[in-house]
Amino acid sequence: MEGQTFERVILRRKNLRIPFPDCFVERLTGQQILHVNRRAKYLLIETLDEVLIWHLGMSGQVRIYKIDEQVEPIGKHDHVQFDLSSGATIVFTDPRRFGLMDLTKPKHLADHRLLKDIGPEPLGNTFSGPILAHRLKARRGPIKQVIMDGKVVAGVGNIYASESLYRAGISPKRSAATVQGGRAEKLVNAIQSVLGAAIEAGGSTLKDHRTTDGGLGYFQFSFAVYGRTGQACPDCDCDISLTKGIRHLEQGGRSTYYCPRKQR
DNA sequence: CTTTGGGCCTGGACGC
DNA sequence: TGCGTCCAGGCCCAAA
Repeated sequence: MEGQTFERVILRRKNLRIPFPDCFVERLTGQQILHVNRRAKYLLIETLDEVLIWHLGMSGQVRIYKIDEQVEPIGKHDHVQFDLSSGATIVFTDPRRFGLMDLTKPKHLADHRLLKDIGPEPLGNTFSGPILAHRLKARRGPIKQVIMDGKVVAGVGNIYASESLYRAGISPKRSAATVQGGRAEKLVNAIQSVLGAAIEAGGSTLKDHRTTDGGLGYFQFSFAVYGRTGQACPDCDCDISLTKGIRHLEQGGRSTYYCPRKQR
């Protein structure tokens, strides 16, 4: 995408999760793409004068049509289209509209309200056991909810929170402040290995997961605990008659799955 | 400052 | 078959 210009920008509605900014089309049209980056779950498309901040939400799909490739008829949930100078077309489809797009000036990017308080990238070199431990020290809430707080660490959503705690052997109910030392170290390793495996597998959440060329996603990433209430935990030969296997509970209105025997 | 709960939104699963 | 109801997700934001 780098080097290409937004030749035409088509908006088919005025908002997704939040309204599109005023003059969205005008501000982007004619801008040349300099860099494409990611921060937390935000895709950042930087041009000379603007940065497009783009979140796919949970049901958002990006479809990239190559030069001369036939663009499919406009669907009900096709909300935005970008025609690039190369002849490629990008279509953003988002049935649930939990996605969002915003624009900011490059020099204001770091101060943008959606980005300014985001914690360290879990796969970057600013994330480690001691750093996580420090961030958890004053937090009384359950560790599951606290690691889903983007200010603590970026981009650990509901499913990967459960999976990470499982790998780390930490109970989701444990007070976050008590996740220190070796436990924090273990949790960092778990988050990194879970995210790494999920990325390698090409994502894992929705069943209609798609690649940008429209192909079906492939889900090699299988959940150890998520959605597996009552099943035996794959790691410890859980005696289901004693532990009832994987358990489900609700924390902050979100589902949590864990093995009470392996996770303490 | 932290924590909690509401809100956004649709499709799919479910029961009648 | 066609309704109504519930649930799932990310994550911001107002209120406590």
